[in-house]
Amino acid sequence: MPLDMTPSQALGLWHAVMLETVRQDRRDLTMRQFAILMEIYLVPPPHTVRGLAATLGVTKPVITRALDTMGEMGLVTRVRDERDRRNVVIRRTVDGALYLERLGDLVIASGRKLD
Amino acid sequence: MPLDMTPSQALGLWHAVMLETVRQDRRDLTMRQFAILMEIYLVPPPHTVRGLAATLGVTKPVITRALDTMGEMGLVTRVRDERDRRNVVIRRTVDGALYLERLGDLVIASGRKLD
DNA sequence: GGTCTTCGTTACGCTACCGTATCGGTTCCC
DNA sequence: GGGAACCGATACGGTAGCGTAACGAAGACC
Repeated sequence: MPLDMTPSQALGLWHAVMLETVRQDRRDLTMRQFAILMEIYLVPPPHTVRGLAATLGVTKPVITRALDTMGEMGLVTRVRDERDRRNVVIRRTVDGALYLERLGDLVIASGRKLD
Repeated sequence: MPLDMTPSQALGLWHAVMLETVRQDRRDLTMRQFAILMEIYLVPPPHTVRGLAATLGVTKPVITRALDTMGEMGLVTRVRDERDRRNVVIRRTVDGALYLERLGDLVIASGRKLD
């Protein structure tokens, strides 16, 4: 079921969510970090550094660094893949799920307030 | 006319737009810079450094720096206010308008592709 | 006219992210 | 078993944003 919007609604929605995100979060994530986080939580696992790098079109160190940062925030975890010990499997956390849930609520609330 | 979404739609939309934005933009804006840009283009002028800082809940140097960066990108311009020469009025540019128009298109297209 | 306030900007030291190149560890494959 | 390929992490120099503090310019006020 597609979601239809007018240009005004689309930009208004984006505006409202961005504004509130900036106002709330003292330490905001980078756009890239945000994209990585959503990829991890909205696309079925498993997720690897290499795979995320390819999906986002960035280099591997970008992913490693982002996972370091978000790991310290408790938003993701890394576990060595025992089947192929070269790989690292990125796993979700409860805090990360809550974080995204709040973001979803913010988007919904912003959409409801339009006009 | 409110825009109603399910949690899945909200996060899916955010995910798709973030992903595409990261993939396209080589030099991505900060979340704060993005919020500033949208505030300038979606809220009626005039816009000042002080006003934007208050709206976003950040310090004035943050605004100054963001305007420096976005000015170099051609997304905004600054003009001294002749009525009160202490103020600086932030003005829109054609390039900035096009930039936001493309973003709006991206949001709409992403919404249409959901599910 | 002299102070006091209000602007936006700049200075400074710090932190975080960037891209490139390389590394150690692991698997593959002959 | 040994070299090649692969994976993620690290090193390094550079750049950009951050917060705090201060600055110069311009208006306000008595």
